[in-house]
Amino acid sequence: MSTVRLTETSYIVMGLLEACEPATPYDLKQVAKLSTMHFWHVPHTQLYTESARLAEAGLLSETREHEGRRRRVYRLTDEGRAALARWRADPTSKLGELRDGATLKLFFGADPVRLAHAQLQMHRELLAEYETILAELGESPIGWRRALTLGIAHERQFVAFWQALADGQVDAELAASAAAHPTVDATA
Amino acid sequence: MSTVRLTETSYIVMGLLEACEPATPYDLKQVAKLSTMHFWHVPHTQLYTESARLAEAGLLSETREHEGRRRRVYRLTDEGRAALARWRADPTSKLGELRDGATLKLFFGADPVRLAHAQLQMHRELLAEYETILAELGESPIGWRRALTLGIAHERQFVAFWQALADGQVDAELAASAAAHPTVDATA
DNA sequence: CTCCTAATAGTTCGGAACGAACGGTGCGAG
DNA sequence: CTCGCACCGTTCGTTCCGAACTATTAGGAG
Repeated sequence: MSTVRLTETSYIVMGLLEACEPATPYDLKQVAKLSTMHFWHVPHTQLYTESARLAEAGLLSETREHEGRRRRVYRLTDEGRAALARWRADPTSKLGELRDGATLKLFFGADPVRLAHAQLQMHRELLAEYETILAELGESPIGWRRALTLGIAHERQFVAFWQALADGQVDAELAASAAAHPTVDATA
Repeated sequence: MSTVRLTETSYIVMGLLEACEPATPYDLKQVAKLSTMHFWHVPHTQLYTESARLAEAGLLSETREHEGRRRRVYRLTDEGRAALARWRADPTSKLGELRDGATLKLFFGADPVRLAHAQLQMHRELLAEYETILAELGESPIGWRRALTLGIAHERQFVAFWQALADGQVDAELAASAAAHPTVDATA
């Protein structure tokens, strides 16, 4: 019983745990590295503290070794499983934010061409990496592959955008649409 | 002189301040509402604490009213202006993360069709809103419009993805590519 | 078997982010 | 004047984050 606030971090812990129960936070970290961390990084220290927090709230059960590393091994409780199922069944969720540093610089007037070239390289690399992972993902849970497909689509979008920006197409379109819909008179 | 850590929040404060100097944190909040908050929300309390922090570090100057609301009015110092310019001139930056709750649910096996329908509606609304804003943005700084263009491209991508997922196209493609590149034998 | 080293596993800590809630201030309507 | 509401600013408790640190285990050389 508990009135802890469940955050996205909580569901990541529970979701990963569901996939590889029983597990130590360290195990979760290994799994996360292969999967979620690509679009939602959780620092490993949080996996430890969050697991402990959830156990305290009764959503996980914790057993601890008495010797050696004194590892804490976690399992989902029925309550935890129910909370996870409830979250997953609710199709609404707050929209995410991009929070991309380069976009911020662009917003604040950075040189678009220089920025675009640097970003193009990084996004192309990431895109290639995602595509490799997807190819290797074979028989992994379908959810993983669907999510990765979305990640790939986004990376493609990034590449297309920065490319268009580098080529001056973005500015051209902005100029054209500003001319087409003048909010202040453009010719005076 | 200062060894404060400058975070993205710091640059948001300085960047906004550059655009409407001098300003109180409340003024910044108003401007943010029209601009950055669409892709990088900063809670208003942070604008107050971050402004104070930056002033302490010598990047902003602070003058305070002695009566009434005792508002703190900020300006960029030369040092602050230089820090902002330096940040803006550096074309590299860590890649952002999506951190979208719906993607997380998808990852963890939520029903894709139900999820897609809910998400489609939200993203379509947001897309329409962005397009309205862009049309109204007329003579605003070019950086704002470029960044918004990227935001629109991403929203279009979201709409396209959730639509394809709802239609079963995503799963069909995944099945096709899994058959084309079997990592474990698929027919045995 | 013992010592050294590298990889593995877990924790601590301080600063930054977050958002709910609260407390003053100013102003216009009654 | 005084009530109410929008405006403006702050406090607080929790969560997030990552650098740095400690401790355990495995493997190899002597």
